[in-house]
Amino acid sequence: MILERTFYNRDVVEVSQDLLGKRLIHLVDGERVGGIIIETEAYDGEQDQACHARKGLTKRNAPMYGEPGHAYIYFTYGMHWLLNCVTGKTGYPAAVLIRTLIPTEGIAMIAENREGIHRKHWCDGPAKLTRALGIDGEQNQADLCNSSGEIWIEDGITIPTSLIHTSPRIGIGYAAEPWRSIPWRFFIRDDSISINNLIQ
DNA sequence: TCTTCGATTGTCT
DNA sequence: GACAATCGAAGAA
Repeated sequence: MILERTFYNRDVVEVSQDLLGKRLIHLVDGERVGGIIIETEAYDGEQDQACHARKGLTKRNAPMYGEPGHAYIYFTYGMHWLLNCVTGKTGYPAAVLIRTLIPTEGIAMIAENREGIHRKHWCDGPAKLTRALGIDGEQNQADLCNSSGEIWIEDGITIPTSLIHTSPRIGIGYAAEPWRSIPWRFFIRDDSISINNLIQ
């Protein structure tokens, strides 16, 4: 079941937590490539000093101001693509950064895209997973709620609340408080045996 | 036009 | 733990 737009049209922090355990799928030549999301971060509006929208609407962050349920994919450090899901009502800039997932489908293609890298590190970073799944600027602004699209998020596994951890967001040391320390990173320890059992 | 720097990663010490 | 890679967006001039 592909997540509907109503799922995304909510507070970004709630969506960020609820995306844990969901399944991200990229259709490549008709083949499903993806996995279970186990780490996310929430970026909430122009007041959030760690959010790309902190200085208002720009050409790059425009997708964040658009309709919820679309992809916001941007290029950074001259080489990395990062995937976000736009949330909240149209016109309000908020999005969830997908940071880590456990590969479950299209393993052969992922292995090829991450050749030479140990399996444990195929998708354990926001730029690593886009590389692994073959996601780049081509999918920017794609509608994640379109059943005939090439990228979407669907139901996955149920995550016990007790397994969800939080921390400040990564790589935003430039942001002023309270934004730098607010615990809007949500994750499940990938060494959790429980999780591996749930996937099988 | 010029300068700065990043929601990172991989490699080397 | 430190740091280079690599380039386009954003802001200043």
